[in-house]
Amino acid sequence: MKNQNKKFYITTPIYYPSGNPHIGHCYTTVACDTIARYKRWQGYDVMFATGTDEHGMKIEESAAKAGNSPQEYVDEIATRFKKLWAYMNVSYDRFIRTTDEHHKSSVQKIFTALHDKGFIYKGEYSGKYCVPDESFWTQSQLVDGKCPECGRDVIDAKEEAYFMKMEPFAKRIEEILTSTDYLQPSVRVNEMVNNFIKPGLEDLCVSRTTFKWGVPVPFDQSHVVYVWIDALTNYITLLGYENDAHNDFDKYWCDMSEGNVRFHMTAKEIVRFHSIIWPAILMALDLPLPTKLYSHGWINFDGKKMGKSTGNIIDPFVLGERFGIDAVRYQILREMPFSGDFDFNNELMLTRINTDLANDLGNLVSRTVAMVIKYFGGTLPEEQTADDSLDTELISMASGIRAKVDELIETPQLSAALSEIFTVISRANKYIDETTPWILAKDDSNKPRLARVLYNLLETVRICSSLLSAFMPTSMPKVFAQIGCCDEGEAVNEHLVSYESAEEWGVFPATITVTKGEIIFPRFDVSKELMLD
RNA sequence: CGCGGGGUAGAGCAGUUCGGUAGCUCGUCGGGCUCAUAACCCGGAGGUCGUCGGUUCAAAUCCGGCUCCCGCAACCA
Repeated sequence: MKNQNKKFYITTPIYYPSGNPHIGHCYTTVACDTIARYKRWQGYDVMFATGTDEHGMKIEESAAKAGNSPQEYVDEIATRFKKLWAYMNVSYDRFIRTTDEHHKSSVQKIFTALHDKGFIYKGEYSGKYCVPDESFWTQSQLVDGKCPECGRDVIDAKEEAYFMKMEPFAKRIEEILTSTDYLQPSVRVNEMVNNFIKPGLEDLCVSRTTFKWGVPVPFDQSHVVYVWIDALTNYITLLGYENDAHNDFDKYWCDMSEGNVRFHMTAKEIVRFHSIIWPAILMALDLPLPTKLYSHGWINFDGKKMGKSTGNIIDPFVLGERFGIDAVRYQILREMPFSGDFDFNNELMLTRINTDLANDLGNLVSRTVAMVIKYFGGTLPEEQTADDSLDTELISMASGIRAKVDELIETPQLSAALSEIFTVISRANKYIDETTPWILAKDDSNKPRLARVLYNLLETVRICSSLLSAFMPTSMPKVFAQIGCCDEGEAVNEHLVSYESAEEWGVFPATITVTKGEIIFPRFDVSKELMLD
């Protein structure tokens, strides 16, 4: 396998568990999962990580409100995230919590190292302060000049804090953003450079004294490490940087061999931290930088931004129960534009499931399998006749699709990749009309031709479903079982659905045997479903 | 003049880098087929590409003005 020794490290952000997980968390995580699965399929040595960012004042407050200790509170929410990923069939390799002991000790070592190198110094943080809430706010956070939390007056106040120097890294960061394709899509580059780098990077406040729920600064216990150095460093502490819990840091982060990838995916609101602050921290530590940062847009619901205040947060468990896990995965991946936001609602979701999954893909599998059974008792005969004038286009599309998907996964344009695969599926449906198997079946002398037509359909479905299994890992094995990819018993024959076989035509034996199975993607009655809302 | 994205058929979007018959999905209308999950295939109708002006033989695409919508705006994940 040609990719065997290449390393592919991919991360979601670590999520802030101040509330329950929602569809936005799913979006990032499912996209990463799809890429991770595809890369494993290609033969890469993949490390796929996710986790939760569990410190900070908000957690302290939420816990107090719930009548729990912060630790009890985050334990419960972290469990919910894990449950959701299990439910969504997310294949992460490692889950980090910033309350993990090994992470906390690494953070302290990193903080000390940056201090020793002279990049962290003690200074004063000044801002607008709400006395009753004991909170600092920035000018832009204020609502009508008052505290956004309680609406009371704020005062100018100062507190002692540690700062990290940013200026030494500004030039190199700008260089990376503007002259490489590190940050995608490129619209984000403009935002970062115009808004933050050009006006001059300010030093970063990296400690707090206004709350306790965090990692203590080792040499000054009245301070806790603020979010940046605590949260962003998860990407290396979970590999074992400055701790003994793991020992993959050299392998996934420091091996500079050609073709190795260190890939962060985030939503757009945290691009700044990943494109400026995170590289600065790594530069200060003299460590390699990530090779790729991709930031996607947001899911809006019925045209409105999703949020607690609008009360339109989408619960992925509810969606999954109603439509099926893979349908949810398919919907968000199919609608994901390369840049920009997209809209979500039940009607769009139902339409998408019906047309793509039920009508085009599911029905193609169903009618193909049904014909093999009806005309040949389930097993195709050895004797088959090709007809180039009718077969060539389908065969070339199907055997060329893997190359297109490979390319689109790199960028990553998952939506476009799905769109390409479904173009082939549509072509197969059309092929059935062109070849009219039901007419061929009327005359025994046409049996060899009929067999070849059905064989071509099975091959097309094999290739498409192999490619789709990174996107819909629960449903595609069901397709494999029906079209004859499973050996006696239930195990999938890995050769038939391998990466290599996905660009080869004629991998199935001529005398392939199919098995009728359940309907994989049921059709929904849209108007009936919408009345339930 | 803070920064950025967007305004293309009833709906949702692509196309704008490197100007040259306006494309896709859904919906709608008509036809075909009967292997299939009332699915599939073909065809039609429907757009002065936000607006005004400029450059050009030619502009959705380049330039300028205006207008409407939406994000971000530094310690908020």
